[in-house]
Amino acid sequence: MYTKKIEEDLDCGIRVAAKMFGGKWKCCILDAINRGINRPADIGRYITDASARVIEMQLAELLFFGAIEKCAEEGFPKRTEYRLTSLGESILPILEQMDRWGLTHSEFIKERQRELESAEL
Amino acid sequence: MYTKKIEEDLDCGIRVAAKMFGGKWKCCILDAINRGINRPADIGRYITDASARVIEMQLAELLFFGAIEKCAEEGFPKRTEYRLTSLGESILPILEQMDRWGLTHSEFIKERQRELESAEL
DNA sequence: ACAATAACCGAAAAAAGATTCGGTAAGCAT
DNA sequence: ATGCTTACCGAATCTTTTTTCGGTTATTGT
Repeated sequence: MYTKKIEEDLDCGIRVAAKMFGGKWKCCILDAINRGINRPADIGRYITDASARVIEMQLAELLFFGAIEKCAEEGFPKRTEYRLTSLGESILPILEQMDRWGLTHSEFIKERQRELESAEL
Repeated sequence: MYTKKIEEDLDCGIRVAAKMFGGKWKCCILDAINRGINRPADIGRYITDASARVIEMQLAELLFFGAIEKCAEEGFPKRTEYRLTSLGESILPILEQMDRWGLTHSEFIKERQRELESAEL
């Protein structure tokens, strides 16, 4: 896992939260696991826009920081399952709230985005 | 304002929310304005870790996407004040929730972070 | 005249983050 | 034996974001 050159201020709660679930796909991964999609390959099929590699990396971080836990059976075909820890579950209400806010205002934001894109051509 | 090469999916609420207040300092800026610190130079003095430039840029984005509004008096010394719109105010509860989550778990996350850093030396 | 300040912008450079690609190991089916 | 899948990792590359730096404009205080 990459170490930053510029130190991060973990006394700010928002920064701590961003560290845990701020990656591009971490929210989606937490959502997928919450829905019972808990094997890496299945998560990859669920989140089609993300590469397998980034899912692996973000799973590793979520695991390291304790949002999910890993249940790997040795043997074959190497069944690995991830599930939310109680810490991971405590994030879900925030994700729901963010998702609700975003869906409520998505049309407005999309409209502004279109304006931006047409201005920059 | 930079235009992305990889298209972003604004049908996902979380992605929309991240677009609005996902930047490194946007949450802090919204918090500052909410506390009545509403002139660029004052925000810069309040958020000492951020460069003046990034505050300008993120103010411009927050303005463009309608979270804040600008009240500039021409004349001098060019008094510009930003204040939250109702859209901007609607973000505050989410910021509070994230901040609370982060502060609740900051010791745990910091401890994991320390472990990571000592392992990587 | 000259320094100081406020707001703001462009562009280069650095840092952080995501993606692509090629590889490992292990077992199953053909 | 060959190809398939699952899980995972390293490294190069590309994209995105942030920072740094050097400007502009206009006004006030000395």
